[in-house]
Amino acid sequence: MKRADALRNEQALLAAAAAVFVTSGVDAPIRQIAAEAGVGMGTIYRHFPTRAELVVAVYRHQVEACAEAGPVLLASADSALAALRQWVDLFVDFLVTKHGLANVLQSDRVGTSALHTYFLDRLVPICAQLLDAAVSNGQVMPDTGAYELMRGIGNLCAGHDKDPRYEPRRLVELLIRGLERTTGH
Amino acid sequence: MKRADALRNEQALLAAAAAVFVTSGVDAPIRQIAAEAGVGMGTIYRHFPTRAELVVAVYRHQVEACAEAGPVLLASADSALAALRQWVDLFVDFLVTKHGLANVLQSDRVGTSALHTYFLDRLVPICAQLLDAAVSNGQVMPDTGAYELMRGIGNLCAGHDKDPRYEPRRLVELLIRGLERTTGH
DNA sequence: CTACGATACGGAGCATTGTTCCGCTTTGTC
DNA sequence: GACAAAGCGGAACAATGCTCCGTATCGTAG
Repeated sequence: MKRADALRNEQALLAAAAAVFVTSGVDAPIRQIAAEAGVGMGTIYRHFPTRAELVVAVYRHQVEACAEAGPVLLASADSALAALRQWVDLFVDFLVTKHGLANVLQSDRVGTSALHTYFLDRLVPICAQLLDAAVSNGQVMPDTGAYELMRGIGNLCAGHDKDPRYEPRRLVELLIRGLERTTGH
Repeated sequence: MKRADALRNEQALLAAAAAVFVTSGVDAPIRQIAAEAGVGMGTIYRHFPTRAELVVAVYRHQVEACAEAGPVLLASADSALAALRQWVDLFVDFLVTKHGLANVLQSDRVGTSALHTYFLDRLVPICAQLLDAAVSNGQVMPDTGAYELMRGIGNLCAGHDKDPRYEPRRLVELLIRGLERTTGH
């Protein structure tokens, strides 16, 4: 059984982290999150040994929602390609509204591999499902993997803040267009 | 007139930085570069006040080469689109062979804005030239800016190390395909 | 060749941030 | 109420960026 204070602190930490992430991004100093939650740093590390685990805990619901939207869109959209587009849009929304989240999708940063792993493990199969459907009915070329596509989208969404000249959505749309099997040509 | 020791140190620093960048990436600790060059840290900061300036100095030649290749390719390639493709390939080569270089193209990192500015100021016009040519002869849709395209390519090349499942080149090719004006459809 | 002013150098020192560790406090139970 | 286990807090250490100033070196004028 878990102690009451431990539970309280865990909730406080999640709330504090969510708040701090909004204003300072997911790379905010641990001290800042601890201060916001009114706990010591040891407490943060006990509950969330790595930054990745904290981030995952904070955004778990939204990742789940995104994952669950996959099959729904596939059933409701006009075509598999349309479903893929709508789902990617959802994913991009998620990434661009969380400051700096997209950056951690890049695998080279140490200590974030758990995050990388969680997000991708959860979402790549969904993406693959949509992609496969679009390939099956001939709307999309078959030579791109879901993992690569997700990573690409994540990368395109990285570092878009503070630069109105760079709009990730346009490039993601370009990427999807590149996926399409062109009828002419 | 510049003092002889200052000149010597500048050369030593450039050589040291180039060497360290290869093994530790462009984010290598300043101390490491100073040690490799056999100088103090003050000396590094005097010659290159920001990391960006050091990186620029180290890669200036290669950026120049890439920039100068633009018009040449445009003149020699079969079509404007082919020239754009070849040039982008050159750019991608440049990015993926320099550990972590692609990451600094992202504008959110503080202190690297000078780098961002230099690389982009130099290369965006070249890219625009190729892009415009391809638009003019109807091979490419006219609604994508050179700046956005360059940033997108840079982002796609970020964080590719250590993950054989992620091959930036394939995605960049997808992006270019997305640019194409499809004859059918 | 020497002396001198300007220029450049080195690295100690401060600030920030990540991470660990251990003495102290709180909690649940008997 | 006492006790052991679980949890807590923050001091302390390490890595790194960056600044600052006493000292060393350089170029030159006499």
